[in-house]
Amino acid sequence: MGKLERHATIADVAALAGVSVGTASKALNGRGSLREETRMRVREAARQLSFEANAGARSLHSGRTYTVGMITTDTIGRFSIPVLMGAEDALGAGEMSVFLCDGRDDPIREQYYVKTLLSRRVDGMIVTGRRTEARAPIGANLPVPVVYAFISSADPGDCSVVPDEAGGARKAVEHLLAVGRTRIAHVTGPEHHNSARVRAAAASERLAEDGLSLVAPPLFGGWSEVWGRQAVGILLAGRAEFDAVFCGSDQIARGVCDALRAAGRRVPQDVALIGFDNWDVMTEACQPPLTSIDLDLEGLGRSAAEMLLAAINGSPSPGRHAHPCRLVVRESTTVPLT
Amino acid sequence: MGKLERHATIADVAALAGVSVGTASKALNGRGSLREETRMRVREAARQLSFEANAGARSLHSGRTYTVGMITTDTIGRFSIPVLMGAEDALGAGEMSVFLCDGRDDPIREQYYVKTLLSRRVDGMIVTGRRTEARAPIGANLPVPVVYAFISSADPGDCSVVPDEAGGARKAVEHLLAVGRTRIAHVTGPEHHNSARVRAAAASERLAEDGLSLVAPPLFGGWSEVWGRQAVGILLAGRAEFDAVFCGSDQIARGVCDALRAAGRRVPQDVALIGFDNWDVMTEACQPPLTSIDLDLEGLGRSAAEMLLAAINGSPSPGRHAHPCRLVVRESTTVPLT
DNA sequence: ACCGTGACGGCAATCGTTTTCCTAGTTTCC
DNA sequence: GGAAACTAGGAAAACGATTGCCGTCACGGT
Repeated sequence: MGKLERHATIADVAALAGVSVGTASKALNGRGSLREETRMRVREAARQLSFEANAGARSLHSGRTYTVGMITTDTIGRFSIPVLMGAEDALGAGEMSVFLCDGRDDPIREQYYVKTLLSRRVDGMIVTGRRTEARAPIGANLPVPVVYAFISSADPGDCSVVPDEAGGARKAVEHLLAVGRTRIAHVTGPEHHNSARVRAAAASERLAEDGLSLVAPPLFGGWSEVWGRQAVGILLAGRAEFDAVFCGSDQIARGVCDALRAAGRRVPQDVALIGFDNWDVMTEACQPPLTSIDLDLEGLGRSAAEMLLAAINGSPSPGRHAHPCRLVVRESTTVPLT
Repeated sequence: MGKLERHATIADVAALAGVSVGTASKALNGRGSLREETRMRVREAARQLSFEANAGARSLHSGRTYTVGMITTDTIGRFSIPVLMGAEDALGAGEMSVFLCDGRDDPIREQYYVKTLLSRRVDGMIVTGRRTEARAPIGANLPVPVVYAFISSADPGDCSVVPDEAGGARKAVEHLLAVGRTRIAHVTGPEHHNSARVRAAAASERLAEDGLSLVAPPLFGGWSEVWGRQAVGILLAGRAEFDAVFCGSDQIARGVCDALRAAGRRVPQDVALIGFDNWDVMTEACQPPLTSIDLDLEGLGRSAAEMLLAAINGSPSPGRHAHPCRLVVRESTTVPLT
């Protein structure tokens, strides 16, 4: 029970099977030429001692550790998680293990992690974070490939996989146009936030292609429900009529939705509403359920991991790769048929 | 730039410094007796080659890898994240790196991870998951210590750190009593869910100690806002008067809050409202901000990591350890002074 | 001059595996 | 019957770092 048995070594296995260590190794790895009977005897011995080859010793020889490091530069949050999970999944399928490092917005800590990972001889690294903005590369001249996921590296030669936020915003606008809305307002996060600016610009641009424009300049604020509710006050006080609101996040949309209902405007009959992020907690609790843009973060993480694996195997994909977003339609933009 | 330099070995350093590898090692680790000048020369060579000792080779010798595995048995979610982060933080401070493994509710996958981690010779493992229920041990007779965090092991001899949900529920009730409410209703998650049962039972028990009881049997349903809204319908349709609702989660509380307002009941004047989990997204967006019980998951993770470190160093803490919850008071239970 | 004593560093074993090379046997074939 | 050709498995050299043990100086005391 509490007894913690020592780890068996291949020497133990060899002794039990009555062969040399070299032979034991060959038997277990299917190398060399051995009698089938010997092979079985070694396997049986290994099973009996529940032998697992020491990965460290093995990689000492092979030069590969089948290990990668994942660093989040700022604290791990709602956005980094799916990215990490997608990457972990894709890497696990490739028999690679993942070191998790939470940088917590501290450059010192970050550099410490890079050093540690290098000393552990990871085969590669994935860097992610909480916002899509470009950031300084995590190190120069690193001896292993690095892929940036969700965030991107300021060095255009580095490999970054980022969500196609502009494309997502365009899809949102296109959907509103498709359901017959033309007087569209935009409520989003703080203007200093890259995502807010990119999404707002793409929305305006897409409208312009149809000879339209937002009914009012984008309302920049915070990413919260509270701001969404406040923004509705501003919109209603303004003299511009609107029949749709495109929100920079689902939380904002949720706030907008509640405030519109409180003000007697029906969603979607009077005002169609679309969010961004497709966060189930918000889209499902919203009344009515919220149409939104899904960044497919898990797919993005998976894709980043695949690029890393390719780079490790000698085929890097330098540059910035945009990962497409997906429109998910729910009742907040579609008038019920009844 | 793209040039990936090979990793320098201690032999390279020794050669550049003009000493033997043994001497180089001693110089870098402060062992042996060397002239200060030699030491400096070696250090300089190491710096120049940006040498980092190969952790795998080193642990081959020391028998320790300074590495632990973290396995989530079900998918990583809102509850496991803070636990993982707390643990990662505590372990990082102890110079240990963390392998992340997402079991995704698949026992096969889980066993595969255990095998992998053992082959990587982790010094210990932390097992976590999405629900607090006890689960079958992840393995019998493992050669390294294991600590269960948030979830617990069915084997009482294993070390588990779990939130004191019953204590949290008692604190919630005590707070409601303290603000003068006595006719308390309880709306919570599905009855088959361990947390729902434990919290409901503890609430009833605490009331009984004051000779009180819930105004109606606990309403078991789901963990969602939608259920919270429905539950208010049920409560209002029943003939029992109530001046407070203790909810099994913040999402439920949020739903209850919205529905109460829609029905013309004021929070907290007519009905005091308290949630569970202290999830900022919900507590802040709620109108008014929600009083809640914080499980202190990050602290729990940290504590689990510390127990693991202790166990690795030979002082295990077998058994089930309850981690205290914390009451966080906001406006949903405190009538404004004005 | 000789011996004892530190101070400094080199040598080699060790950790656990893989892999190359090599040596006995055993066949096979002329 | 003897050489060539296999076959099965052992011995030992890596891989990168640490560490205990020794050898070699220089120096001082008698």
